[in-house]
Amino acid sequence: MKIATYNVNGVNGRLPVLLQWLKESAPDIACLQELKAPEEKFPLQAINDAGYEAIWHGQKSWNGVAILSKVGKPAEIRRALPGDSEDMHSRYIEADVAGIRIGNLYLPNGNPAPGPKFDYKLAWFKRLHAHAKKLLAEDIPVILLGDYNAIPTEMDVYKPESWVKDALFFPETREAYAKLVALGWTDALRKMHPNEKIYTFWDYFRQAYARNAGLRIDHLLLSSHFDKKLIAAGVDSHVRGWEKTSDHAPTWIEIKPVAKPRTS
DNA sequence: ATGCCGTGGAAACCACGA
Repeated sequence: MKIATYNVNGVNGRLPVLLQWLKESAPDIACLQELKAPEEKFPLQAINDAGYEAIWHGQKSWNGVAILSKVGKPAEIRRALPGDSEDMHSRYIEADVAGIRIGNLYLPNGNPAPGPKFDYKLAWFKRLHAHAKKLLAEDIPVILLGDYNAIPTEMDVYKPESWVKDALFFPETREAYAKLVALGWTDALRKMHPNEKIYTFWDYFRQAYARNAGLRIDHLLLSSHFDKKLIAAGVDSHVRGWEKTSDHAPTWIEIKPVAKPRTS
């Protein structure tokens, strides 16, 4: 079973690229971020025609997350990260799909840092940490994936020194990510490729993709239930080279099937 | 050193992204 995360940077503007990638890569479950579309403008028909069912949490202009599946319609658990009822950004959606709890997230960027936007990022990280802890305590197979807007280590950025003052690489951000993983999650891409340069994002300008000036900021975190089930992990980086493409590339894992929980 | 590009929405610029 293949599970992917892809920050599309506008689901309608990106539709041809998204459909081409779905056809070519054929993930069983695809989690999207940055829909940049209100609830009613989600291109459900085109996604259905591509063979996927979907649930989504849209918002006018910004943010927005969706879970696509061709292994049964996602059964929605929640569409907001607990901990702040005032937070109106559509940045989280969680569902059960094929016996797996899927938490799809779009963590705030946080720039400029320091400042109120960075405070919001750290507060969001804190809420994610608390929720991630609860999910692990449930002892069910969970994958927390998405655009974390966090560069975990120096290994995950083409030129660390030019990012030290950026919210994606601030010490607080790295620490928050490390603390989250330390709860008991496995960073799937790093686990499968411990010594490789792996990037999931390249800026649109300065020919970043051509220079391979990238960042690894899209992550798939796995609960221990997948320790012996993870087969492969990778980035469809060639998609970043397509016309009218997102600045992120689809990032995926391949796992052995999970036994569906007994229905009582 | 820098949104230099890109998207969406409102209004021919601005907010936002990483």
